[in-house]
Parts: sequence; structure tokens; C-alpha cells
Amino acid sequence: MENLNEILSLDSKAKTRMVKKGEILQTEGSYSSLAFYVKKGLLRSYTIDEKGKEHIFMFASEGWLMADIESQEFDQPAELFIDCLEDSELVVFDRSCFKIATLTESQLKKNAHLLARRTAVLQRRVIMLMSASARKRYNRFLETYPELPNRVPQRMIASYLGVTPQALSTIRGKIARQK
Amino acid sequence: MENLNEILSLDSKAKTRMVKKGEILQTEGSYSSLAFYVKKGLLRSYTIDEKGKEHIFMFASEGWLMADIESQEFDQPAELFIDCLEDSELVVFDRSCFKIATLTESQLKKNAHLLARRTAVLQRRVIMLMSASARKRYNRFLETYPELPNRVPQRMIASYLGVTPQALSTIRGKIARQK
DNA sequence: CTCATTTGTTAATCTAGGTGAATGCTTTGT
DNA sequence: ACAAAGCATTCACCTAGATTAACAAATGAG
Repeated sequence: MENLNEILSLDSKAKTRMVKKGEILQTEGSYSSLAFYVKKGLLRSYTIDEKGKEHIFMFASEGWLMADIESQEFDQPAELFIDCLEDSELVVFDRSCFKIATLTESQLKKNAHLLARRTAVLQRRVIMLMSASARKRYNRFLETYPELPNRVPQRMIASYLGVTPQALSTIRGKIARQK
Repeated sequence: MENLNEILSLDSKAKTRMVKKGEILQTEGSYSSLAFYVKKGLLRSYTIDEKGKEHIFMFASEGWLMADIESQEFDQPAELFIDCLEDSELVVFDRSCFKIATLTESQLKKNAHLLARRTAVLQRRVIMLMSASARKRYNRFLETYPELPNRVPQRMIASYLGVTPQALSTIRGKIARQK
């Protein structure tokens, strides 16, 4: 991951903030969109569909940046909820830090890498969702984020994978029995 | 869409090239990764899974940029095939145009906007794939890209949506009958 | 023009994963 | 310490979409 100093240089006024597990940092529909660099702890972003079901869009652990790029780029109300899965230490940026027009060259370069990396992750995720079974997506998840299963409840991993908790439980049962 | 002059300023040596329908511009595993701005015509990018099935990742019509961001950002072999669905007029860039270290400030800003827009599209796509039925995804597709159904065979729309051509045909049948 | 390939449609199965409900286990709050 | 809430697992169903196959219509190459 990019190091903290690089991130901090995006905004000299950025502040460190401690947040408790369960705290909600952004609500769908709000305009007060911020960005959060995770020094310690764990965040998630998610939507809630018309049936009230949560769909986790991404996790952010140490060294990752959590932000609702879409609403920031287009100055729209937030599409995503963001909340806190562990007591965390965050660096909080104002959305204006990511308004491209206002950035310096060096900030733009850092920003470009952050965006390119995120785009790459999403590219893979779309391909997996279209072409792989739940089981394959779960195995890929374990390879890509080996620490997360110890820190995240299974129902949230299921939500990230796009299946129900019951389906994930069944998949895990089958994998365990095959050994 | 961004206009052509802005795009051209990314690379003064960029060349216009005419390509025929069916021509393959990039093959999975190749290192000769380019980027293509579509002046006229239509491109698609896609993967082929282990069963030989195609999964369309995106379309690019007039005014859009087609590129395999992931392999470019990480200097890896291409993950995607790119080919040509109509006789097209393209502006071809070398991948080095998008190597962040080499760009000027104004180029970086254009690049950042291109990436942010792409990220936003992918964010929506992931959420739709996780939370919406094939029928809802199809309706959303029609709203978002109203011209494409006239230019793209149905089986490719099905592939983009992540369903079989038969399933899409059934969905269309039901929608038509309900009127 | 003509034969062959690609495309779209419909219908009969099959299956991965969803839904709902019951059962223990672990957290959490007071 | 105890009650209450949240969590994972299992099972009996159900359904959206995959698969296979047959056929008609459109497209295309020689």
C-alpha cells in the first residue's frame, strides 16, 4: 500500500480521528462526503436495496483508502453507507481534496495511482461476478484477503461475495468435508 | 464525453487508424497493450473463461476510451481481449501515455477524470450484479445505453449482463407480452 | 443465387443458490 | 451473572437462470 506520508500530503489539514466499532461515517443520500485513510482498524462500504438487504461494496483495512468516488466525482449525494467494523484510527479528508481541478501535480500523481489501483480491483471483481461460481469467488477472496476472515463476520463475507450467509455456510461445509 | 482535442493532447504522436469489423486489437496474455479512443464505430472488451465462454466487460462507442487499465497500471500481460464490432475509426495511444510518471499536469487531470468516470461506472455495475435480477439489469442497460441495442447482437448484450442469450430472450418475451 | 453459418426464439429439464424456519453458540449490554 | 440479541449451521422447500435441443429467420461468403 501507499505510505501514510504520501497520503497525508494530499491535505495538510487532514485530521486523525478515533472511531468506535459500529459508528456510521457516511449515510446514503448525504452530501457530506468524506474520504478515510485507515491507519488502524477496519471499515466497510455498502448499499441497502429496496428489500432492506445489505450489499457490501468493499472493505478497507490498514493502509487502504475508503471513499465514495462516484458521488465525489459527480458532486452527487452519496450512494454508499460507510461504517466501522472495529475500533479504528482514521485520517479524515474533506471531499474537496479529491476535486481534480484543485489538486497540484504531485497530488494528482498520487491520486491517479490510487484511482488506477481501485479501477483494477473493480475490473477483476466484475469479471468474477459475471463468470465464477460462489465457491470460486470465495476461494479467490481467501487468496486475495487472507487476514479478513479472522476479522469479519461470515455474513459480511457472504454479502461481499453476493450470496446469502446460508449459501456460504454450505460452501464452507463442503470445502471442509473434502479434506 | 470529453472532446477529441483534449484526448489528442495526451499524445501528439497518436495516430488515427481505420479498423474493420471483426479485427482483434488486443489478445489476452499479450504485452502490446494500447489504448483506443473511438472517433467512430464500436469496440468491446471481454474475457474467455475456462469453459470457452465469453464475458463482455465493456463496450466503447463514439467518444469513449477503451483500455485495459489493470494490465497497464501493473505492467502485466493483458487480461482482456479487445475487438471491433463495426468498421471503426480509432485514435491509438501507446500504453506509455498512461504511465503516470511521464504525464504533465494538464494530462494528469484529463486522465484523472477519465479514471474517475470509469470507476463510477464500475461501482454501479458491481452493485447491480450483486443486488439486481437479470430483468432489472437489462432495464438499467436500456436506460443507460439506449442506442446500443440497435448496434449490438442480443447475445452480446446477454453476455454483458451476465446471463445466457436464452435467458435474455425469455426476459424480452415477457416484457413484450406485458404491454 | 445458394448453401452454410450465425442469430433469436421456445420449450423441457436441471441445478446453484435463495427463502424460511429451527437449533445451538457466541457476544453484548445492563 | 443473566437476559437478549446476533451469529453460524442445517434442513426442507422454491425459483431464477443454466443447459440442451429443436427450429425459424437473418446474414454472409463464394
